[in-house]
Amino acid sequence: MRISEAESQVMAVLWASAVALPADDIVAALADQQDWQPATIKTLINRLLNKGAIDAERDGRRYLYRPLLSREDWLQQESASLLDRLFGGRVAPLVAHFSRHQRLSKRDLSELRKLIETLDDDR
Amino acid sequence: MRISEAESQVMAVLWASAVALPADDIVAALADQQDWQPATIKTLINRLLNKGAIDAERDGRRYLYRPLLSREDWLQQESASLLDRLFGGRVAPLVAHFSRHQRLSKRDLSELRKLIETLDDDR
DNA sequence: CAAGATAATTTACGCTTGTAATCTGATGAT
DNA sequence: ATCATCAGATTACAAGCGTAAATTATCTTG
Repeated sequence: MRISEAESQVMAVLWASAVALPADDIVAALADQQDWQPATIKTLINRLLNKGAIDAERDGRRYLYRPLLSREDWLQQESASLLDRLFGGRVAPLVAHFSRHQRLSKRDLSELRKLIETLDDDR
Repeated sequence: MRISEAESQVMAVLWASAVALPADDIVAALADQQDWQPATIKTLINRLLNKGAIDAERDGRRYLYRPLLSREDWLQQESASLLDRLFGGRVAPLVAHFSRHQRLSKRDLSELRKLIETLDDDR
């Protein structure tokens, strides 16, 4: 299931919410990020429904929307696709690339060091 | 400059070659990867020309094509975009994600350890 | 119950992409 | 000089996407 860039903004709102949301709340949540007409967001919601990425539950006159596709699964699809297409599926070259381009902060460095230690212990 | 998925296959052939290539060589190089008609590849070449991603130099009856956009720059655009959109621009969470999903091989692990040591020394 | 408000569904439209076929212009052979 | 060949340029066409307006269905209120 392929989610477009614009659609993913709508998913983001849903993922951030513990409960199912009405369209209005989605519109409100996106108001400061995106400069979209409410109609645009309705379109995106409908496309996501057709793709089966979200679910609608009737609530009186309106619907409450809830993600079916999990954020983690989506992250997984997107990032694995990039990893495979651009870095032969290997993480180290990816990190090396970011390192060459100054995208590795001190904070990243220390977190990575910690992560790697943990993994060492495990195996 | 945005390169589409199909277009990037053509770029890959050009990036892999030290010298500028005629369309026929690109077609030949893609023959086993992709099941594309030569006409399709001609279209992609033209779109890349229009986007300014490649350059054509006349050679008698035909042209020799050469990348203008470097592979490194393209990698940079693509991966920085993913990093920013999905991981708040931070590398450590990206790696943690791959780790959770078993995309970190032993080899990655040891390369990462080495890379991090090197960086420690530098700063 | 009729009218107005409101939420959802349908339709719209131009651009990009994947995938080609067709047309045109240059080159080589007769 | 003419014609066939072949590379490149133009055109095609459906699907997906960003962006939204128009239409329809559904409550609410008088």
